[in-house]
Amino acid sequence: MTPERLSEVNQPMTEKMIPDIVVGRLPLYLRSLRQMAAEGRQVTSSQELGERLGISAAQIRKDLSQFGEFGKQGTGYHIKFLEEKLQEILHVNRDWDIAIVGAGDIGSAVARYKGFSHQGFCVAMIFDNDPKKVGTEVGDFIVKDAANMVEEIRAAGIQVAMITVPASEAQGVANKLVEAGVRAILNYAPVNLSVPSGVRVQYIDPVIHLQRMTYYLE
Amino acid sequence: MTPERLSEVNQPMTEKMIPDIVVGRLPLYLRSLRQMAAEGRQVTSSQELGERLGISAAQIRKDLSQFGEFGKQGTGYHIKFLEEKLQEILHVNRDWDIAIVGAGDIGSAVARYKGFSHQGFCVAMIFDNDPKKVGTEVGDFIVKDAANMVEEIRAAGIQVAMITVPASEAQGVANKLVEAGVRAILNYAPVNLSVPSGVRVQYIDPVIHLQRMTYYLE
DNA sequence: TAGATTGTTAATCGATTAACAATC
DNA sequence: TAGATTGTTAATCGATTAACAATC
Repeated sequence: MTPERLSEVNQPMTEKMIPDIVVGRLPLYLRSLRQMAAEGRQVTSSQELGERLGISAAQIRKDLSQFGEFGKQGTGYHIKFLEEKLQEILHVNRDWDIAIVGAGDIGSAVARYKGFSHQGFCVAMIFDNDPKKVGTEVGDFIVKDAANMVEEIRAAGIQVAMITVPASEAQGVANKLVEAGVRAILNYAPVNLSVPSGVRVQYIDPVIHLQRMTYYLE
Repeated sequence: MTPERLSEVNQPMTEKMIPDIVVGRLPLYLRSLRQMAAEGRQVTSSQELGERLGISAAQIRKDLSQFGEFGKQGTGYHIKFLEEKLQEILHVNRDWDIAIVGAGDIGSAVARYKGFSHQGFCVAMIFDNDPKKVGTEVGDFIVKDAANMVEEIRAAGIQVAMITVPASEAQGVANKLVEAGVRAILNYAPVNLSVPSGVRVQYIDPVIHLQRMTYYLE
């Protein structure tokens, strides 16, 4: 084994593997910190944050400690500072352009949604394959023809997309998005998508959420 | 201790406590079974179901075994039969009326969504507090005045609601819904809600889902 | 200083997986 | 029968919690 090879092997892993379940809680911490900042607060504690979110203080400290030391003993966490650190960790200290595919009710509502700004996202374009919709206005956008989707998304370097088409078309759209270089898909269609490893998918399906609750009703 | 009291204590728990994480997977199983049925399939296995969902076959069998024995050795599961059983377990072998609060873009899109029927849900009414919206049409509904929300929801016996108002108003709406007898809330507003125990809340916030994915992007 | 709260370790708890007898 | 797949048990794995020294 050459010295070079050896040193490669001995190199510490560039990033410690963080459990997905921990990553999943960080956006909730970030959102609560934003709310506190909006209330004019300067400092918080793992206990207070935990109470707001229904999460134990120990878990919050453990989660944060995976990424560094952000607090002060006896004092807690400086809200603005922790907010910035979480933004860096989640890579939302920049804006990600988003392509929306499907200009129906849901797609249009999301395209007009004001909640993305200052959260790391910016809707950049919306597509549909219905000739009656292509060219029409949706919020600040003109609906583009889905036929040119792959080239346009690739040319714009867009890596984040939302699928708001009927279930039957969702997998086909996902395939095109992957082809176009998209690596994160938020899927509003009620189907599981199959994508290559390296591409992330998250699902929003109100029926699934509702059925999780009716189990507890009579 | 009286005999009555004793027998109460000795009574077996009417229902074995099922972990919430297991309940959360059942709607996914149900959705996949529906898709298979729509493809004309009769029978499936824990292995096939697992492959579709990215869940291990062992876990699916374990989850289902919490509720009974629904399969046959050597054969697998009869799709229609298991579908019906899951519907019973999740209490979606009936339709739950839903009240939507907030007739903005998201609320209107959800009110027009066709995906609830035959899944256990039926949108019954939509409210807003904006005089310009009250009385207007949204899908098949006339927007009702939020001022009468508590009485109308209570009178209709509605137990399931969706919140699609701005974040600043969501907690206030939640309080009213609880007052009206609602026990399951799907919240589209980007805030954590505080509700009495016995009331279930699920959250849909695209920003949270997106931030869970950007962590893995560069 | 006294009080508060962090970051971290070890203990606990719970969820997932592997394996296999039962049996269709 | 031989092959397949269930339901279930025990083993493994991972996540949460409790506790506390460090220290602001």
